[in-house]
Amino acid sequence: MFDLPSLKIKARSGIYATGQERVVQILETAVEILIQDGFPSVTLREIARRMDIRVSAIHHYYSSRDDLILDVLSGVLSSYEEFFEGLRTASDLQPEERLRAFINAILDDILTLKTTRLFPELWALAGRDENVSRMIDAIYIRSRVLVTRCIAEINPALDLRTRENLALFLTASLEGVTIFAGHGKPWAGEMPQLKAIACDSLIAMVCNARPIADPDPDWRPPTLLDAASYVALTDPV
Amino acid sequence: MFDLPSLKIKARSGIYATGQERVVQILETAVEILIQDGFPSVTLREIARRMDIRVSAIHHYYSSRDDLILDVLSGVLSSYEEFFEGLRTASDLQPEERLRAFINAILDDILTLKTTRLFPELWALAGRDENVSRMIDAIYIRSRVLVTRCIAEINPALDLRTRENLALFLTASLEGVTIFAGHGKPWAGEMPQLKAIACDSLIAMVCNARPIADPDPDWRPPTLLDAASYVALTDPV
DNA sequence: TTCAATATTGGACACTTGACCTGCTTTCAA
DNA sequence: TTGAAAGCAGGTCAAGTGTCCAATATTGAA
Repeated sequence: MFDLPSLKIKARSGIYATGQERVVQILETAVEILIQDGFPSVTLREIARRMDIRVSAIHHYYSSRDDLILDVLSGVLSSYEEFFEGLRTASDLQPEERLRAFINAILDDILTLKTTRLFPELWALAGRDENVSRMIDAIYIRSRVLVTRCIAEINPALDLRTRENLALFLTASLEGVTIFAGHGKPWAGEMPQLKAIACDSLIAMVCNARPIADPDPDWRPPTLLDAASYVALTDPV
Repeated sequence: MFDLPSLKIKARSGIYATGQERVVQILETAVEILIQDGFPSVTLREIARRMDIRVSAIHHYYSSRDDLILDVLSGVLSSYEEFFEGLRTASDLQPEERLRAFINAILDDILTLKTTRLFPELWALAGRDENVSRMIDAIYIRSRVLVTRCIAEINPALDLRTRENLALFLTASLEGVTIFAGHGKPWAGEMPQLKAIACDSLIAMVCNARPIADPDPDWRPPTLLDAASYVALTDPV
């Protein structure tokens, strides 16, 4: 009924085993509420209610709600980081087929309840919170690493800026499908057809793209992150 | 600094002029808060604070907060309905150029603060509220009327289902750009390039699409609306 | 001008939320 | 086994919320 979120939990220092488990339980419960009922419902009391513990127990691990929420977001986004990392490494395919696999994987992921509910919440939150904006920026940069490389291999004539813009539009196109064909949305049943359309049109877009006439050698992809963080995300391992 | 939202206000019965104005002020203030600070900040007290009136004054017009919110959403979405209607009627262009104009208009609109803030909030809300889902479904159906007609004219060989799926993916692609290149987002500066990419790739998609082998004659576009409401939205006037 | 309909105030109510604090209980290394 | 650290219960607090109501002020047609 409800696919349990696989969170990546940040390590804590010198703690009893029971405490370690509690933190995991707290975060997982928070994500569960977030997915089922949205951000406003993620209150300390609702978490405590579902876990059948007292609010002060949560407060023992997180001195403020904001700290907790930050940990929740970080845990959620880390799990997607792993998802993208898995996509990137597990492909010995040709560039075009690799891109096709990426598109299909993203659109499959969009069909899950978790992604359908979570990302619109994050997009909305990003409009009001600079930290969330940066976290989302980071995760999407990670997701585009594979795409930009495929584009460079498929169409080597392209300049950096065109490559990056194509990757961005490709990613944006897929994310937009969440709104209409995500889990439980009216068009979810058409996802097989949409996948085919997305693959065909987006790969054709990459193949037929032409470099801009006078590329600016100083152009760099725009980001909310500082240069060092950006490089760390895009650097080949 | 802040583009004032043009709301379409529902008519009320037998009321003083001051009351008519108040309702407009209340709704406009609510939208202002919604855009600036997000949904959770739209409280009766925050509206009253900004208008320098008492909470009970608002309560005189809306017996519950839910009623008010519903009117806010309805007003906001009506304004977009007018936007789409204007796009549809004011174009004596060839189908391909009409589609190009649509894509550019949507991406221009995405650059506004209003749309960048509002729609992610609506998408998030749709995940938790069936009524909002239906309202959004309705407004996007309106927005696709023009697109589906252009597609039918550009590529007459296509069956209904392929046409509708193409229109959906095209719209989804554009909406997805909001997340990355909306007002104040990192890629907003690349919008001219993204517009060119979107136009080229999406129009090529429509031109090169091929009908499915064995179309189901009973297939109808999926929607949350009942049949009558759907027809009313798509029927040519 | 009159006066009933309408608009608005000011306050009260019950409820929720995050934060915090004191004291009891459990854990687990020394 | 012991005791300090960690976990947790129970309750309090101020600040916030939507709702409601009685009293007052304003409007505008008759």
